[in-house]
Amino acid sequence: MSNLVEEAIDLLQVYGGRMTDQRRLILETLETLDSHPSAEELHFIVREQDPKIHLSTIYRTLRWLEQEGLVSSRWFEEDRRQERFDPALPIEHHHFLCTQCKKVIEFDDPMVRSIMDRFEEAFEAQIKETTIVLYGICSKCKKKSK
Amino acid sequence: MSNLVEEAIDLLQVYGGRMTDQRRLILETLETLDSHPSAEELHFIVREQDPKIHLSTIYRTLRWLEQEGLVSSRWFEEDRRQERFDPALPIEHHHFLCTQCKKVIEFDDPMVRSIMDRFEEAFEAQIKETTIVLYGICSKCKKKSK
DNA sequence: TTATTACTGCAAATCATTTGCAATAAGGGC
DNA sequence: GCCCTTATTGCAAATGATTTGCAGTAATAA
Repeated sequence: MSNLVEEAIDLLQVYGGRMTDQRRLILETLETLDSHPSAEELHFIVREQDPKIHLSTIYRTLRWLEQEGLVSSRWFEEDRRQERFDPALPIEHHHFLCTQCKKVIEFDDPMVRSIMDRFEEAFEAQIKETTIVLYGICSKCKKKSK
Repeated sequence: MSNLVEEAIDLLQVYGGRMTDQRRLILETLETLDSHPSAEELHFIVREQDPKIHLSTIYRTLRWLEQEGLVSSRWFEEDRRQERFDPALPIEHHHFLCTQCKKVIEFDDPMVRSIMDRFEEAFEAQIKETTIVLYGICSKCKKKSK
């Protein structure tokens, strides 16, 4: 069974709620994807297994998972209107989006901390959170375009 | 006359179009604000001078200015749904948003370039663009809360 | 096995932004 | 200064992503 499903079940044990076929399907699917799907894309994929599943169920499940901390979401400039979801990583990280194949790479760099520190000092501010998104072409797409 | 109005008139000269009272008012207002207003906030402010001006005119003017490169826009996580506009700066820069007073500070740091370079090397990717937003408390709000 | 009520599917609502259209008004030519 | 053309406006209706109310379905505790 998928890791996410297990984690969700643990949370249900603690906070109440039910594990339904729809929730299980969404969790399992989410785990196999390495892109950051939008609700609609996820709906499209999940429908192959359960043609009856409704888009609003996707949204409600994602919001539940988000609240439980199992899923996090982001907006990329590329398609500013669609929210994109993925299993939440436990550590702070930032994103690279390949504008050609839409692949997302999660990364971290200690220099991010330095930028925050330098800003705090220069402006006497206090940083609570940082969002970084790099847009470009991934190695695969670079090779292809040659 | 405001700088933005003049720049806009220059562009009208080159690419055609008309300088209307509404456009002038929006441009002048935009210039006096140091926050990054949403279309609705801008509408609210501008209405004091011209109670008849319609929200769709605000949007259309902002889109025109955006296309001309006089205005740029951004989405902050704070209010993910509202697009925020401000006079475009000629140089690349990033944003700090005070989550208390909503003040926006534009900044740049050479370390951003380093992060991009390091990512490019580590993943053999090519970065085209970078978005950074720092969220926190500005110096004024820090002092107030003491 | 049943009873309770959380969850689902569906349709309608919401909210920011966009668009079609008829009316208005810039600004070039007289 | 006045007229004419047509860009721009105001308004109302459309759009598109996400949310919500509600009645029916199904998970789980007893």
